[in-house]
Amino acid sequence: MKATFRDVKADIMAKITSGEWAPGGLVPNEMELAETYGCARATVNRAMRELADEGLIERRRKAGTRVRMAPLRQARFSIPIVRDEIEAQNLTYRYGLVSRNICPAPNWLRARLNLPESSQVLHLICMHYGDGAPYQFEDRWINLTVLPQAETAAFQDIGPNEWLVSTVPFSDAEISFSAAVADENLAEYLSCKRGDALFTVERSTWQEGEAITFVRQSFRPGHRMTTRY
Amino acid sequence: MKATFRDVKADIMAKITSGEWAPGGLVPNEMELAETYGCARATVNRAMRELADEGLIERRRKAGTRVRMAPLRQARFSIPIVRDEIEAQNLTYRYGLVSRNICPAPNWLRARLNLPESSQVLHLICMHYGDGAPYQFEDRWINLTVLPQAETAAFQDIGPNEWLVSTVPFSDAEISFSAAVADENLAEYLSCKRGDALFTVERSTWQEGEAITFVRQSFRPGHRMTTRY
DNA sequence: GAGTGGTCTAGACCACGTT
DNA sequence: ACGTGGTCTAGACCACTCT
Repeated sequence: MKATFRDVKADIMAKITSGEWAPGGLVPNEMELAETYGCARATVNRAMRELADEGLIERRRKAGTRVRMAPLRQARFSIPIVRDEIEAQNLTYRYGLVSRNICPAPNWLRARLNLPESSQVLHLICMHYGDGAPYQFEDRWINLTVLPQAETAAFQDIGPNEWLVSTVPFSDAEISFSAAVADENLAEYLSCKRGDALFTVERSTWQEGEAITFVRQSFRPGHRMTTRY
Repeated sequence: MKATFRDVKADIMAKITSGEWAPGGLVPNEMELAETYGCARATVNRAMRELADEGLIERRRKAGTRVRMAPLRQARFSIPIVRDEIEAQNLTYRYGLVSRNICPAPNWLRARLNLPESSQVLHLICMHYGDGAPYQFEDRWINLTVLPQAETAAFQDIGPNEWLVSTVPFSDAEISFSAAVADENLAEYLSCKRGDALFTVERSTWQEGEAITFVRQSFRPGHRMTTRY
């Protein structure tokens, strides 16, 4: 009889998926539901809040709660460090630094990260291997104005990804997935053919409005990013 | 003085990002924090629960709460219906059915969806256009054993995506992103060159263990999927 | 066994947005 | 103006898991 918020959530979810509560339809208010399930309003509230968060229902003060017309589905991807991703597949991880140099930020990067004109950046090119085979090509730019200590890091044995995670604990980010054709350079590093399609991730990272880093990661052909939802 | 759960959450987040609370470090327990912020334990609990949900901290009964070593970052992508995605860019949406036929499920599909041997499926090929330009090529397979009503739907004017959403309100899904090379067929439908790299989404959908549908969506060259987190 | 987070309650007040 | 969800409280009991 005494329902937990999980019970309430599951039951309401069932009513929606079975069609008993039609899309667009109004759902009883929290007080009524609390009576129905024999629990406190706060319990109903938590269940409903999570359902709203998951995109199944839409809540508005005074207007009440409605079943979403087209349930807004969303998937969550964890953004792993390359090393963890590789080791999770039971492959031996190896990291290699290809090049490292300091230069003024090129215009396209300044535009992308909204950097001032005189910005100096650290440009790194690295490779990540799984069991000796090329896994990911990493093209990384780090803003030295905000992170001058990056200049002293060698990045010989540890990738910039891991270094940044332990140095800049948290930040805002924009991530974008796309597909790109392997040019001669990429094909060589990834041991693939020119013209292969490469899954590509680009990420820009900020800390309190200050641009930290931009990275383009090109994965070996056939790479997939998968999740359930 | 009286802190809301948002205040608490923001403050704790700041303590983590500033490094005041180091990765791996133990966080005060809920009672102490409640006293610190002058609020009820439930308020602290909600703040901490959300932070845990977002992957910044790790909580275990009796062991207490710790700042995550490598903050487990995760991004959320909404999975829109193609029509909405196109219209959100202020383009005029157009849908076209290329082909539609019923056949026994091919072996690769049976393996992927775990279908029994005699399964009949509806195979649809459709195009989605934005302002008249090809936007997405859709290769869709629907399990007729579970959804026999799909046989009577014409799919002339409405895409299978939208039809499914309104027919099967909710389901489990596995989604996977990758890159593919445009073959002659794809190049023709998407008005692009053979060899172009196409961002590709594959999705398998189940309803209570029963396979509903599999779809492969190939986007026009240059397509990006972007989110902030 | 004991300390921690996980959850529920009954009540209260507030914020928002529809009417 | 008023009904709805949003949030907070003070207290309670429970479930897990570390020692």
